[in-house]
Amino acid sequence: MDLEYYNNIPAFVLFAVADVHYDGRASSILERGNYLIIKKEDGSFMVHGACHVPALNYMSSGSIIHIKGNIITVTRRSETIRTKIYNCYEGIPILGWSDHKIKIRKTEAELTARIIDDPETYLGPGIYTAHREYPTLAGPVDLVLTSTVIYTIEVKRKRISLKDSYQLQRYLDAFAKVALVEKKHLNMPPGCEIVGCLAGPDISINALNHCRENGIRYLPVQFEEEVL
Amino acid sequence: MDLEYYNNIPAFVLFAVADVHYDGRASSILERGNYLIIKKEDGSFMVHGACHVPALNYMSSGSIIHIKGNIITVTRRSETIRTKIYNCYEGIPILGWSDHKIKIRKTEAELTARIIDDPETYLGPGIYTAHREYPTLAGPVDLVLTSTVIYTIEVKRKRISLKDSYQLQRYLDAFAKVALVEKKHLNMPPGCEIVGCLAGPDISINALNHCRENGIRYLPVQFEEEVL
DNA sequence: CGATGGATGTCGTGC
DNA sequence: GCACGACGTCCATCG
Repeated sequence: MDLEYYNNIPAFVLFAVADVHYDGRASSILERGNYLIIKKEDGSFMVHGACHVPALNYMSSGSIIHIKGNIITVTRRSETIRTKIYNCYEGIPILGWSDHKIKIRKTEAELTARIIDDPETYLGPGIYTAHREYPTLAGPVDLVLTSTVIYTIEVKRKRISLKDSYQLQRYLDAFAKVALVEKKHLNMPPGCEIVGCLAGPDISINALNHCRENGIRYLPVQFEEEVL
Repeated sequence: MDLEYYNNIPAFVLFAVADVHYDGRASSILERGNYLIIKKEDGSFMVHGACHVPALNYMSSGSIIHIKGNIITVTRRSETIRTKIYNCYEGIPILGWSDHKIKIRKTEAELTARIIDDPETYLGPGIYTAHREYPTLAGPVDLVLTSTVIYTIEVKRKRISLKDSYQLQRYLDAFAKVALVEKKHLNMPPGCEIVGCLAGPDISINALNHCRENGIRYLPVQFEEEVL
C-alpha cells in the first residue's frame, strides 16, 4: 500500500480502515473502523461513517493535505486532522469532477422579491421604496420599505419562530437607537412611524403572540406555486 | 451498465455522469456533470460536487432509495430527489462500513459542567442548586442556579454574540411572565432577584454592551486545557 | 480578519 | 409530529 502516491492526485476517494484525531475549535477522536475518506481538489477533506448525511470529520476548502507513510495530515489555520490508515480496501482517483453550482428555488430571496414586486398586496395602497439588506448596528434587515411609514421587514422561508421575532426585535432596537439618523438617511420625516413586520409562509403560535404583544405585523407570503 | 444491480447493495459509491432534480422544501436542479454519489445503509443519500464539504443534493436517513433503469429515485415524506445516471465511471459497493460515534470535547455541555462543579468561582460565595436545561415557554435555559437569587445562565462554546444576548432575553421575558410560578417551583421567595447571565470563553463588543445596558452578567468560562 | 445570517441546514431531544 | 437548540455547523457577503 503506497498511500503517498495520492499526494499527487488532486481528488480521491478511499474506503479504508482508519482512525481519526481532530484538534482545533474542538477536539475529537474517531475510533478505528472502516470509513469513506474523501479529498476534493479545493482542499476540502471528509471522513464519512456508515450513517447520516454530514461527515464525521471534515475540513473546509483551502486545507493543506499531506500524506506521509500511512498518515494523512490535514491542516487549516489552527486546526488539524490526523487520519491514520491501517488498510485500504478501495482507492480511486477522481478526475473530471464537475464544479457546477446548484440552481435553487423557494429561497428567502424569492419571497423578498415577491414583496418588493407588489408591496401593496402585503402592506396596502401606497407608493413604496425598497431597500434590501438594509444595514443596522445589529446586522442587516432583509427589507426596509418606506411609504408614509417605515416598514422594517424580516423575511423567512420557513415557519416563523419566536427566535425570528427576537431577530427582528434586535434590528428594531438598533434602529431605534439612531432613529433620527436612519430616518434622515431614508428621506423620511423625524416623526414618522416605524413598523416591524415578519413575513413568511407560516408563523408559530408563540411568535404570533409576540407580534400581538409588541405591535409587530405578520405578513403572509407564499411561494409562487403554492398560490396556484 | 446495470445500475439496478445496486438495488440490492445496502451502501455504495458511484462516480458518474448525472443530473439531479430535487423537489420538496425547496426545488433545485443540478446540471449534467460528473459527481460522486453516495448511498448509505441508513437510507441517507448524497450527491457531491468537486468543491466544499456539504453535498449539493442530499436526503436524510430513512429515505426510500430505488433504482429503475438509469434513474435513482430517493423519497422521504414529501421530498424527492431524482438522479439520472448517463454513465458510470466507477461503482463500488461498500461493505462493513463502521457506525462508530465520534468522541468530542470542548462542547457547550462541558462548559456548563464546569460552572456547576464550581459555581462560587463564577458567581461568588454561596450555596447553589443547579438545574440544567430548565424549561421555559420560550425554550430551555442551559442552566439555572439558585442561591439567594436566581441566575438564569445561557452558555456558549464560542464567542458570545448579540444574537446570544437576545436568546437569553427571550428566556428572561418568558420567565418574567410567570415569575411567581417559577420562583415557587424553584423554592425561592416571591421577591427574590432574577439575574441573567451569559457564560462563555469570549464575548463580542456588541453583546457586552447589551449586557451592560440590560443588567446581564458576563461570566468568563474557559475550557479546561485553555487554562493551563 | 471578524461579524452576521441563510440553509432543502442536519441531528438529537423532549413534548 | 412539532418545537427548539447545538453544531468543530458550512458558506457567502460585507466592512
